[in-house]
Amino acid sequence: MDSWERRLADAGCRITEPRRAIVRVLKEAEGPLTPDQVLEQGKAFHSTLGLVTVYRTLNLLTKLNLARLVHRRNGCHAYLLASPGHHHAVICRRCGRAIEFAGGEELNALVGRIEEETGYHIGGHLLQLFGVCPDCQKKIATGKE
Amino acid sequence: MDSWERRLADAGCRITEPRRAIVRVLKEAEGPLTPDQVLEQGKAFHSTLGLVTVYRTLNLLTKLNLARLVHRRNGCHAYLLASPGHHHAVICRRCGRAIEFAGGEELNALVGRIEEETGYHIGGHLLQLFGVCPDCQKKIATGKE
DNA sequence: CTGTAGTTGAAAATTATTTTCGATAACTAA
DNA sequence: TTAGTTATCGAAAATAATTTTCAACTACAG
Repeated sequence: MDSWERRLADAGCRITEPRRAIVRVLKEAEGPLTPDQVLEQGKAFHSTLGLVTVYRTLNLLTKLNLARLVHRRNGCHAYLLASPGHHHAVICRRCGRAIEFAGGEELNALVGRIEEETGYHIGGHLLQLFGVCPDCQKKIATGKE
Repeated sequence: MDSWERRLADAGCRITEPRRAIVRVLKEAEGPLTPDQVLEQGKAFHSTLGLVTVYRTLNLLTKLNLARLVHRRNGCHAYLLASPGHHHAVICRRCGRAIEFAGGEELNALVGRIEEETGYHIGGHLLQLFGVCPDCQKKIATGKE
């Protein structure tokens, strides 16, 4: 049994065809996908898949830390399969490819400083980085594509 | 002339009553406000204010770096008057009050490490902290409110 | 003053997301 | 296996957020 299936089962949720299809789409994706994109690609694995189920499943996966929500410029959200232990994403502005990373000591230090500076007690954060992935850097340098 | 008026004028934009009202609302606010909230409070200063103008103005201010967009759980956005030089916000989960801060060395270090780890060339980031402000900490400790 | 853009606000359109509800299917316990 | 319970599904409708359209208006340059 796949690890995500165990997590779902442990949470008292069922392993259904639609959910399998959605997780499979996320697994094969290289970058964050919007619910619409998940629906389109998911139909290949479960032809009757509906948008509502996509929304519900993405929400569920996010709540269980199996997927991560990514904020976009235009206001619509995208989702990424979570890499265990890594909680933030770098996203390529050109091709959309994403990698997750851990906040690490630097982030702890930043949070500590801000707690001192502001007196706030900090309990959570939202961090996303945007840039250009190695592949796209090459393509830009060689003028290709 | 107020600094934001100069910025608008320099950008070739006009200083209008609706805009004055919206900036005034943001100035008097302690935390990020949604377009709806800006509209309600703004009507006190310009009774015919419309929601569309609020959206347009908040967008404009954000583009000119006079306001900052804050992402929320529920998907709807809120806006904060920008403190010059500070680009990120800590937001109180209890009362909504917000303070801006600078990323500083820690954030630079983090970005540097991720560039090395991933090979991405990082050009931008989204960072927000969530926590409890000093006031609310007291209220929680004394069991008040 | 006066002309001309930039700006406004109402209504309508669009887009994102959630709710409702009868039908279906996954797991549980016999 | 075989029910039976109950989570889950998907379509349609509802809601919420945001943008577009367009005729009227007004800030500001000349």
